[in-house]
Amino acid sequence: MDAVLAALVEPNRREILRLVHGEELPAGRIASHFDVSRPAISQHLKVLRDAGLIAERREGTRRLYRLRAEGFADVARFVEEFWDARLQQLKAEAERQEREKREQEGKTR
Amino acid sequence: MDAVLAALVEPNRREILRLVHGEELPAGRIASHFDVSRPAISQHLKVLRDAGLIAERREGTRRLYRLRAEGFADVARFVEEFWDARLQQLKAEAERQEREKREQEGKTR
DNA sequence: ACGTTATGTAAGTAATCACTTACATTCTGC
DNA sequence: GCAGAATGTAAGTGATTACTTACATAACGT
Repeated sequence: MDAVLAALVEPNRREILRLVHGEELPAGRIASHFDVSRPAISQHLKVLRDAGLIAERREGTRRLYRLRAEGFADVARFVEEFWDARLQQLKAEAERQEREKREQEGKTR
Repeated sequence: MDAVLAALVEPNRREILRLVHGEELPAGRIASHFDVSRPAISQHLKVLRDAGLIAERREGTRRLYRLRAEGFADVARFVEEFWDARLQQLKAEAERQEREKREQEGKTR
């Protein structure tokens, strides 16, 4: 998971993921969306591929990239470890307040 | 979100998050779980706090830390942008195969 | 007030990162 | 085979990172 998170830190790499999400794109097209040099994007693509976040397919001289959503599995589980817990706490808190409210009504009635 | 992802890259920081998940702990107790020096952990705590992933509460000379699950909101949404899409694709694929299967049965029968 | 405990901050350092320009590789169409 | 297009790789560089040791700050108990 280290490689995935490390890959996700860089904003341009996150933008690349959005670009190849749903649409397969050649390296050149991807690079043209950014201000940095083409080699810089090529290096970013390597980082993303090594992390398992994108897949590469060669077609003639071009290389087509697409999202590999499975690559997000580990980090998704990690985030849910904390984020879902929050939802459960919110739910528990809501239920607690509901219970208090009912008890209060019971007293006054 | 940059600060959150940057904070999550470092493995010791992720471990700190697990430690203060559900349990409020003083800085010293947290540091004692690791091999690196106490100042190193203090610096990690600062990074996590600045990123909004943990909350600090002072009690006398001690500082108690606890998880701030809300801090995961942005990154959770970001990951779901890709991870949920995968689930939807899996679902669509399953439905497509199901449809094919039914059509095949219709022919042979 | 004073020593002790708990903790953060400063300064320095080796390693890593994102970027650049220059060069290498690989495929295609003539 | 060769020119050109699409792309990756190498080498170098300034900025950032995670760590260390040394020092500063703040609250407590006596």
